[in-house]
Amino acid sequence: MARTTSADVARASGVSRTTVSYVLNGRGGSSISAGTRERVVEAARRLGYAPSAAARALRTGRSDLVLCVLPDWPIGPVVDSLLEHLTEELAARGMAMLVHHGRDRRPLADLWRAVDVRAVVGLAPFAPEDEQAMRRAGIRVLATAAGAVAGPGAAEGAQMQTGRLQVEHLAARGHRTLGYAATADRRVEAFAEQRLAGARRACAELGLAGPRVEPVALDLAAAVAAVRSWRGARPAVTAVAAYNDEVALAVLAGLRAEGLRVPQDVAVVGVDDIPAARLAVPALTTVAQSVDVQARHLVARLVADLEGAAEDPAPPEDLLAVVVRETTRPVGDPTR
Amino acid sequence: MARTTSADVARASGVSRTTVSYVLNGRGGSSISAGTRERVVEAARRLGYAPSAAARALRTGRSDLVLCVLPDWPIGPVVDSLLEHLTEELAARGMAMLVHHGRDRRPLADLWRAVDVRAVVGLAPFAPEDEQAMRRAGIRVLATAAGAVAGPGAAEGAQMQTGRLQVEHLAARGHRTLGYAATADRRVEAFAEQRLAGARRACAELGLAGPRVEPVALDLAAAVAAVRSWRGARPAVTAVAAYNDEVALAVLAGLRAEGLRVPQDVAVVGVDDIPAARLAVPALTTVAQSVDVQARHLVARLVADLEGAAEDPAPPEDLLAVVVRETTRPVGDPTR
DNA sequence: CTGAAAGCGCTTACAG
DNA sequence: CTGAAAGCGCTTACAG
Repeated sequence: MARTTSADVARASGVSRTTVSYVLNGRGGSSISAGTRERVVEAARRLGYAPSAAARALRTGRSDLVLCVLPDWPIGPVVDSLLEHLTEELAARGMAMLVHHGRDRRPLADLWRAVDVRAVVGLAPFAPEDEQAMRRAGIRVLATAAGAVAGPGAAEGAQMQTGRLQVEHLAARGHRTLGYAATADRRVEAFAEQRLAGARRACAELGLAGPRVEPVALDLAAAVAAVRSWRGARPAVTAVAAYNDEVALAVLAGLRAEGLRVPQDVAVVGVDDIPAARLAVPALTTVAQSVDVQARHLVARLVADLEGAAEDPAPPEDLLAVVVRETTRPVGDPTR
Repeated sequence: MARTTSADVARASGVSRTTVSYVLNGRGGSSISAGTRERVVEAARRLGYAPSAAARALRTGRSDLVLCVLPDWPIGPVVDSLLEHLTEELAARGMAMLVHHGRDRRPLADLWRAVDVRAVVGLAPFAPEDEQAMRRAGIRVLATAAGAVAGPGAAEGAQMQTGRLQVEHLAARGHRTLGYAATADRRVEAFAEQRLAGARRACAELGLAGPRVEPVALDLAAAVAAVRSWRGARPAVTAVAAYNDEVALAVLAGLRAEGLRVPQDVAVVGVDDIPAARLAVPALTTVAQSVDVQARHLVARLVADLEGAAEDPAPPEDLLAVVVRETTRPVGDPTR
């Protein structure tokens, strides 16, 4: 059975295709009688008419489709929330959004054989040749650099501020010799570099030596090795900032295996505030990012860019917060 | 500047549009001279020619686009891996895949205004009216029921087997009175029901009473309440199966807060083997799912369906495994 | 208030 | 070996 077209609807309702198009697209103002209008709508419904997106795109010369290209990160709550908000904002502007999980296996160009899009949003920068090819095909290209949530005008992105907050928190507790537990996951390298850079910068500003950086994979052996290195240093490390909460949990396990007490011997602070952080023993201090605030800001920037706004929206104020728990709390003081 | 079309390429290389199409699509066999071929390819490259997907779809009457619609779950490693494999498999068949993160906010129908697709893959069943509308528009509709990894022909899906394995493991350790820590996250209800059903079925087969089910949100207070209920029962619960590892970590925190020892007083088993499970104190026994095996099987089923194969591929053998750690290990016995 | 006609860019049977 | 022409389904200026 052939596809139902607007001609079928026109025939079934006794009007021309012009009228069908006007009725179904809400054009033509009041020039079409209520009776005609109803007949057309009813016929379309009865026949299960779905307009051809290809024909419409070809005729109007524009597509209402926005494509979001995901980088090779593990998809977490922030990206998830971002996609949800982005879909919603674009829908409010009459656009539909789809997501490409291509993992850079194939050239992006292959996609253009299958679909026309109005704009492409990348969460990480595109390869220069891909970007150029898209622009030449008349596609708007928007890319958000990893971690630059505070916007290109701001001195520090959210990722850097994360590292800064960890160090400032530990320094405020009196720690002078810090360790940094880096991630072993290569996929998040861009974030990792920024977080560590923020920690380094904060150390410099506070007059501390840079943190002793050790990679910590998510297993006990790796954590124990890092702990030994930190404790063998002179002066010995008394506090560790970790790339994220999972790495911090590994550090806690390593400290316990080495017979060290937390926070008395070594304090620990993570990033993300995953559920396991709250439930760890001792409960993990961490830098929480407001997923929703972050996602909304990214979306606001992308939409402003898409609409050609002159200025970027102001960066959010309340993005990051240190959640103080037991791994950095002075013993016997439940309030600080 | 207007978009580059095949006519531009034809003009620039001194041939007709027919020839351009033949060269660029590899049709026309050997009837086109190597020189002509090269001139066309070179002109296309120089002009940055990208064929109009809309025009091609309209003319050929078929789209090479497959749409994957995600349900309202938190997107974890399994779905992530699934999408990656699906993209790859479809690409090998000349199709491109895009993903819709729409969260059911708007009717799916809105998407068809923006894009033509050949098939739609749903990870959860579609609403009947959506499904009917898509079929009437000539779109293949494939849906995978949540948890039915073992296929519709099998008696138990992977999710049910998960609950069964937990119970069988605890029973083998001598436990006769079991608790079940249910999730408080409504989004995963479909999984939760299946996992619990599997646990119940295993209890029945082993001649045990059904597990005492308590909901456990991811905070200490909720966990403590559940622990008190389990321990106040007569006979008291001596082992708890949790919906997943996060819930299990909450249970561990609740047990510790109540002064109970693990595993001596209460044993605990989770599902998923997240990094925090391995790093918990005591380390958490859990049912690990092979993300890769699961994703590949789902993809195999979808592809078989898409290609109209007569039979479903055989369910994977090695999908689930109990990873025994300290929370269920007899004290003083490091091997069992 | 409604219809006939053009044309978006492509592919492909057909003619040479 | 290559070109002229038709037609996919739609929207929209234009004519009535």
